[in-house]
Amino acid sequence: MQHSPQSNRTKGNKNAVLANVALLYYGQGLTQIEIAKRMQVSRATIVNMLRESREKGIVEIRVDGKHLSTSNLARDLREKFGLADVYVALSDERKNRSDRQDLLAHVAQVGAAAVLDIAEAGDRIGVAWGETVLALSDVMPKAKIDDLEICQLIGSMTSSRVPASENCAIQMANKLSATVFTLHAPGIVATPQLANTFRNEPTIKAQLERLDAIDMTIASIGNISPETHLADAGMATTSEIKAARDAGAVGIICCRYIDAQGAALQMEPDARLIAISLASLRKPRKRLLVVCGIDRSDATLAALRGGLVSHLCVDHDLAEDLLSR
Amino acid sequence: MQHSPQSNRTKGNKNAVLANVALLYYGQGLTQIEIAKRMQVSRATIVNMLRESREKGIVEIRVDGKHLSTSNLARDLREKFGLADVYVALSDERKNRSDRQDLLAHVAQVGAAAVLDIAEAGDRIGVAWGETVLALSDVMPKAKIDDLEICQLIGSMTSSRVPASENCAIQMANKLSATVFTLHAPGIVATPQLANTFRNEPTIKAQLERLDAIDMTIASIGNISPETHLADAGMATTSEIKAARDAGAVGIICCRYIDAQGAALQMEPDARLIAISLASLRKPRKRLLVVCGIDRSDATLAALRGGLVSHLCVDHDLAEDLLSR
DNA sequence: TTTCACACTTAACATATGACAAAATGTGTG
DNA sequence: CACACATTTTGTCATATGTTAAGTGTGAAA
Repeated sequence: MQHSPQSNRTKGNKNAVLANVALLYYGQGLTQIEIAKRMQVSRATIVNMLRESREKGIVEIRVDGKHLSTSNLARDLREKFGLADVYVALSDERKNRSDRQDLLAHVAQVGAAAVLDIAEAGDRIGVAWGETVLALSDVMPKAKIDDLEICQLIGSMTSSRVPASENCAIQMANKLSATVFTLHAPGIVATPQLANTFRNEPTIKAQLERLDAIDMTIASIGNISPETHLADAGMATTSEIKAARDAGAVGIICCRYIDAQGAALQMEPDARLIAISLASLRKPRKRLLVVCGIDRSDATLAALRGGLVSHLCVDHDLAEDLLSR
Repeated sequence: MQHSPQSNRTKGNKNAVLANVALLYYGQGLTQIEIAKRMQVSRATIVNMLRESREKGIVEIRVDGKHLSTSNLARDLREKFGLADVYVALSDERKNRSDRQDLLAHVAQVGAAAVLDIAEAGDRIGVAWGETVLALSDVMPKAKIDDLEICQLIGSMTSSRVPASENCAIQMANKLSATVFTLHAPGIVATPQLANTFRNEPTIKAQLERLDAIDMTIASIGNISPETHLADAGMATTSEIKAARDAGAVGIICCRYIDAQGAALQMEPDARLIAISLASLRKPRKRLLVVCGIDRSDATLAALRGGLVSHLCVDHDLAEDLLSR
C-alpha cells in the first residue's frame, strides 16, 4: 500500500517482527491497538500476527507442571501407591459432569504439562497409542528439550477413533522438536510366525531393541470391553475380548492384556503383536500413565499393582476412586 | 499471608487449582465463563485466579529469543562486528517517535528474551546497574534455569533514576530463581586508599574474585553527558565528566570510562570505584550489551571495538546507525 | 498484458475481558 | 459472641478482542 522503507526490509524478517509484536503484547501488556499504531499496521494484522506467533511456537505459554502435583489428592495417591509423582486434573463439577470429551481434553492437557515436567534433556521417550495419548500429543505445546528421542511403542494401526498410530509419536516429536523413530511395521499380523519374521527384519529388530533402553514411556490404559478401540482397529474380535475377560484380563496397555495384578496374559493376539513387551514396559525409570474416566479404575489399579507406572495422571474422580480402593 | 496459619491442605490445593484453571484457559482455550461454570465459581474468581497464576509464575508466557535475532538488521550487525548474536527491537514508528520510555521498555523486553536465550544452566551471570538494566530485570519473566548464580558487578549506589543498584541483581535473581551474590560495599568511596581497604576486606575480596570467573554479563552503556546518572548518583561532578570527555571518553560502562576504541581511561573516580574492572569485563564468554537510543551510538561503537560485547541488543534505529558507521 | 493468489486494509459486530463497588460469606481471634 | 479480616459473589461498565465481509494494492504466473 503506502511505500514504506520497512516493507522491503521485512521480507526476511517476518519471524523477527512476529516475535517483537508478541513481546509487546504478552510481555509489555500493550493493547493490540497500541501495537498496531506503533507498527503502522491495522489491528487485524496484529491479531493475525499474534495467532501466527502462537502457532509457530514463537510465543510459548506453558503451565508449570509441578503445581499440578501439589493437591492433597495427588499427595495421597503418591503415598498410597509409592509413585514418583501424580498429576490430577481437578474439575469441581460432580453434578454437571460434562461429556467424556471435555474430561479427556482436560486430562490430556494436564498430561502434556506433566510430560514437560518429567522429561529431561537427552531422554528417549516411548509413546504408545490410543485415544488418550493422541489427545495428549494434540494439545502438547511446542517446547524445546534438548536431544529428545521419541520412539513408537506399537506398530501401525488405524481405528475409527484414532486416525493413525504413528500420529501420536510423530506429533509429539514435532511439538518437542525431537527426532522420531517410528515402527515401520503393522501393529498386528496374521500369524505368530509372520510376527516373528517381522520382528527379525533388521530395521524392525533395531527399533524393537531400541525400545529396551528408553528412559520414559507415555501410555494410557483401556478397558476390556467390546467398545475398546482394539476392536475398532480390527485387532481383536468380540469373542477374543470376551475370552480375555473370562481369563481375568482387566485392562489393555500397549495392546497387551493384563490381569488384576498387572501381570501379562498370553492371550490372542498377543503372539501376533509387534509392539513393546510388558516386561520392557516395566523397565524405564519414568513410566507415565495417563488415564481418564472412573470406569478405568480397575484397569488403572492393575497397572499400578503391576509396576507399570511411576508417574500417574488422572482426573479428579478417578483419583478419588483409586484412593478408596 | 504468613501470619495466617493456612493449612498445607488448602495452600497445596490452591496452586493445583490455579494450574488447572490456567491450563483450561491458556491450554484448552476455554472462556472464563466456561471455566467458571465448570469450577462452580464466579467469573471474577477465575479472573483473579488467572492473574495470580501469572504472578506466581505458574503460567509462563515466553517469547522465543532466537526469533529476535533473525532480522536482516541483526544478521548484518552480527557480521559487521563479528558478534555471536544480535537482537533488535523492531518498531516501525519513525515519525511518531514515542518517548524514550516506550523505546526503553521495548528494548528491555527484547533484552530479557535475549537473556533467556543466552543463559545456560549453571552459568554465573554478572549484572550491572543502570536505567536500562533495571528496566530489563523489571520485565524479565519468571523462568527456571538450573543452578544460576547472579553477581552484582558494581557496588551500591542510589540515583534519582534508579532506586538502588542491588535491585537489578536481586530482581534478576528472583525472576530466574537464582542464588544472588551482592556486593556489600558502596560503589564509590571517598579516596583511593579507602577503596583499597574495602577491596581487601575478606567478604568483598571474595566477591570481587568471583567476578573474575563469570560466564556472562548483562550491562548497558551510558553517554558522557552531565545528565548521565553517574552525576545523579553523586559519582562524578560535572567538571569531572567534562574532564573525562576532554580526555577522549565516549562512554561509561559499569561506571568505567572508555575511549573511542573501547580502552580504559584512568580518570577520576576510577580509582575510587568498587566494581568489576574493564579487563574482567572482557573475560566472560557471553557479554550482553543492551542499549537503547540512537544517541548512544558512539558509546556503543566504542564498546564493540573494545571487545566488551559478544551479544548485542539494540533498538531498530540504533542498529541502523551502527551499520552505517 | 491479464489474471490470480495473497496479504493487507477498513469497518462493523458480537463477545470476552478486566476493573470496580457493594454485599455476602467464611475464618480465626479476642 | 462479636469483631476484624480475607475471600468470594453479584452486578455493572468501558474496553479489548476475535471474526467476519468487502475492498485494495502487489507480485508472480500465464
